[in-house]
Amino acid sequence: MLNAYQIGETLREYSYKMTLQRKAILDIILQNRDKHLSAEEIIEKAKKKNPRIGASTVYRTIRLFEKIGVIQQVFLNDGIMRYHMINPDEKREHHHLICKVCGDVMDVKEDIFEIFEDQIFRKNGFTVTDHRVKIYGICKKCSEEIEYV
Amino acid sequence: MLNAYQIGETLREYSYKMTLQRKAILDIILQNRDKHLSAEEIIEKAKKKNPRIGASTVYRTIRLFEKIGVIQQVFLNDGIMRYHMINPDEKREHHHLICKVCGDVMDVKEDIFEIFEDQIFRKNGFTVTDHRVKIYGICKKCSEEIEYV
DNA sequence: CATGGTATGGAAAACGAGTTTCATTTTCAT
DNA sequence: ATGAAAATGAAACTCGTTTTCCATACCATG
Repeated sequence: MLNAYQIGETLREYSYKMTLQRKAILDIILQNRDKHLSAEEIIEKAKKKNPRIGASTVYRTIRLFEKIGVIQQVFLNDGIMRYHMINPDEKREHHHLICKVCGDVMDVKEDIFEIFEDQIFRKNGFTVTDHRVKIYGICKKCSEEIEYV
Repeated sequence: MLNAYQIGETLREYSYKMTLQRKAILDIILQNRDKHLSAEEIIEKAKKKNPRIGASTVYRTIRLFEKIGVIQQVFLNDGIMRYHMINPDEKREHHHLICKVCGDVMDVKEDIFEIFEDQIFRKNGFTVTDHRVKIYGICKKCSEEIEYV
């Protein structure tokens, strides 16, 4: 997983400047590696660090970090784009467990579905290059809470 | 799979009226059972049938047909909602093969991923209720065309 | 250490898919 | 045929996101 220094280097490679605002947004992203923040959540956290940061700067920086491969979009089908740090070691998309109770999003690291690609090719003549899986249900924490009610 | 008559009956059950506009939109949906139309595409086709049909009516009718279980949303992660007829015989979501060359969307009927739900529960304590799978790649037609170039 | 050109920032306007409002028209049970 | 209720189309409005505008900051040069 990338660290702040490596991301600074990547910016410099592309001749983008490391500004205070970008640093603040980068810190937010790094401090929330395991989360799937929306632009609005990033703006809120950024304004806490520095009230002089504008929403357009946050959106621009999000797109910049997308372009240089630091973060990527995650669609959870609620009309809001979320963002997630890219792990350059992963060759393929990972998948998401989405809790219907608390809304928490967890990653499924292992690609448990890879073995089906051959089956899909044989049945449909469709050559698979990638797949994205969203698994809905109830997370551990929420199902424990439900038990004790 | 539902036919025009059954859908008309369903409308009547809920005391919704069958208007010319709703009939036109219904016909478009029935004539494109195998497609995954966006609202914009439905509006375009509806205007061809009857130029006096308004976009808001199409959006309203789409939501109406969703409510009474005629169509359902399909998210393809491009920010545009698409719609697909519901087959009442299917108990669970089916999945989608999306061709990266021609953009065509095909359904995967069999639920090939069901056996993994237990595995996800054991590993993550996450109780799966549903999952949506999007498989990207190159469809049969497109890969044949590529071969002959 | 000026100079000028490029990059950056924030505010506000624009965008676009989708929704709502409201005055008018259509439907359908009577 | 009639009138209450429902449906319609045009236009206004959301709301997340993007772009524009222009002033300011940066940085490699003369």
